[in-house]
Amino acid sequence: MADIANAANVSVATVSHVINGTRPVKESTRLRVEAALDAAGYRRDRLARAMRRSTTETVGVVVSDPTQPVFGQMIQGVAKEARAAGYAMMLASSADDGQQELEAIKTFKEHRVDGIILAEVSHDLAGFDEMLRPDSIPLVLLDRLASRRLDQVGAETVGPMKRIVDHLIGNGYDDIAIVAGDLSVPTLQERFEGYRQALDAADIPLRSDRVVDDVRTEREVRAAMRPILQGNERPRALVTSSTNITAGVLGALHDLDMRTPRDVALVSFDELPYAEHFAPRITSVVQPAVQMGEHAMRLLLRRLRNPDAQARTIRLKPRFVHRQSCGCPAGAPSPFGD
Amino acid sequence: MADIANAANVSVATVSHVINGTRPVKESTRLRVEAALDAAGYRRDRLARAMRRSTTETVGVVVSDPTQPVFGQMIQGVAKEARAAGYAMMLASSADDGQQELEAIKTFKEHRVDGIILAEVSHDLAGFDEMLRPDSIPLVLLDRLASRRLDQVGAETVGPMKRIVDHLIGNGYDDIAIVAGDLSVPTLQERFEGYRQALDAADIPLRSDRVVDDVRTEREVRAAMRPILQGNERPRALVTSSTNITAGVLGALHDLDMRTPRDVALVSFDELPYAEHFAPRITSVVQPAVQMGEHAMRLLLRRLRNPDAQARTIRLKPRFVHRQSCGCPAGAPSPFGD
DNA sequence: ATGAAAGCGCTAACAT
DNA sequence: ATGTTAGCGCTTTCAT
Repeated sequence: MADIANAANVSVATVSHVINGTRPVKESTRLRVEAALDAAGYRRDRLARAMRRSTTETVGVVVSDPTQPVFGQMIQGVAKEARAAGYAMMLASSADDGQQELEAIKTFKEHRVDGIILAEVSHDLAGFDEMLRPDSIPLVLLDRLASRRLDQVGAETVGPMKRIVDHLIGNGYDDIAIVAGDLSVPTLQERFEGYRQALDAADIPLRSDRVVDDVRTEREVRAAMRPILQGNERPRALVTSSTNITAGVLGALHDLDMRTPRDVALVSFDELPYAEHFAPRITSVVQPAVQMGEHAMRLLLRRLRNPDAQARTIRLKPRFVHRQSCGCPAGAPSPFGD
Repeated sequence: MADIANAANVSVATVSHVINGTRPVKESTRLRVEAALDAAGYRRDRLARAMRRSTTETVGVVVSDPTQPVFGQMIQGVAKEARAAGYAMMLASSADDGQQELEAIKTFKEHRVDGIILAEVSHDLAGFDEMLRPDSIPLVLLDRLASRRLDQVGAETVGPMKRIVDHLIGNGYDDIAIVAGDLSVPTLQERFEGYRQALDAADIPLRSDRVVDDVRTEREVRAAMRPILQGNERPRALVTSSTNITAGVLGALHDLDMRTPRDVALVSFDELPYAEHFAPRITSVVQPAVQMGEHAMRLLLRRLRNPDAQARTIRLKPRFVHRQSCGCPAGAPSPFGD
């Protein structure tokens, strides 16, 4: 920058002001400086700027597993809005491990990111409180939400889950099991809650042998489902609470040489990629993951501009995609009324 | 840091050296400094350090579409190795647009990343040469490779593609079409080359009406395939060059109410996620995307440590997953000899 | 309208 | 073994 100043016969201050438009500069000198800038192929140094301004225009994003399409979509959404606002994005993967998540946050802080988006907080919140202290960095939660007042964006869960169970009940199913996954995860807990409410509203008793919980991996789901699906006592319909769970159920069906909806109906919360093209064609609730990412970034920008804004929780509506696996007639009304 | 120095009755230099272990410090003072560090909850400022050291310990990664599982996997691999080496990762998405890609690179440079990984360079290389000037930043290409000498890691393409076509030929197919996509993309060109070589070796003439090229999107593939698949003149087998292409073909099959392998056999280069669980069960060549990401990061680290190292090109072997869509008997020998 | 200079938080060369 | 200090590249206050 000193070189530029020299070449244009001005001070570094003027060069800086030309670059940033931070104070009026006489047309002629501005042109001279711009020419020098061009000639030298000048590129600003964001580090040095950040040192002075103490804002890096960088956000940190931590996701639990970038391999899963839904996270890819969230990342995509964040990236898009970040770019639009001139922000760079740092990414870390936590492998759904609270320890790694905290470490990622610390690293981000060392790099002085302006804010952090946690796309799927580990639900084991040890050390989490510390991150939330007001003196701490702006934070937005994505997907897995906390109960306290925070900036966060997720998808509606209870209502949609209730409605797809309603949908099954309305189409004559009365023995519906839920493959709920790990109920200590808030999101999954909420989905279970929707299931419970639907049964409740229809006066169907909740049977504990129709709730498959405490299964965390696709493999565990697959193993757990086999005994449940064999024999005549099996449920007539299944709702699954996440992509991995659905995959596990499909594995079990395969193992038993069973078909959906012929042998058991199936509705999945979350969609498997390219679901359109494959059999079974699974009726699904689809989360608007890209938009969720966009909203998260916008929420963060808002907070950066106005640190004292009220914390906001955004819940986006998922889409209902009616396919064949629920075994309902094609003309059956959408449970989402759309 | 000045506060720490005060509290421990030493100079900032000593504090710095305790933190970095850059010079011997008397046990007792070290302990005193460490205590002060702890008490103050000191966190180093990587920006300031980067200013001095002129290395940020940050790498920039640009992918064309984080939404696609294969990129998620590469990102995962890079993230893992980066973390292990104490590097942070910046991510940008280029939407397969050369312009955006260049902009992402520029932004990364402004942030002074130590190196850049380009996970799928846009093949329109305008302005690309500029990025490659020796005075420029260390660069590693991922997936789409360049012909010149550069650090880059990809998967083998020609050989594996040749072998899966061999596999089809060996099992009695002699009319095999390739859905090759956009042949100006080097990777896709290579896959086509493998197809060509296989036909050549078997003395099967290459027919231009058996090469579907110049299709870029899933939708275009779907539309282009319909006329080809109708009627008795249709090919007996299809090889597809990428995930999106495979998806397009599946769409066309669906439109025509056709099945694979019953109506036409299919082998896909690249695998659709959760392919295990769905019908049709597509015989596929699977790229080790996570490892590719890991290797890319390691190559970059090597270059950073030794700027004068010879450029290295790494080609990883894909896996062959034999399923039903190729219509070959289950016991047919693996074309990859494994 | 422009310039001089301090300083952001560190590291490292040079002293002692 | 430890301390002093210049300076990384910029922004911005205070002068002129």
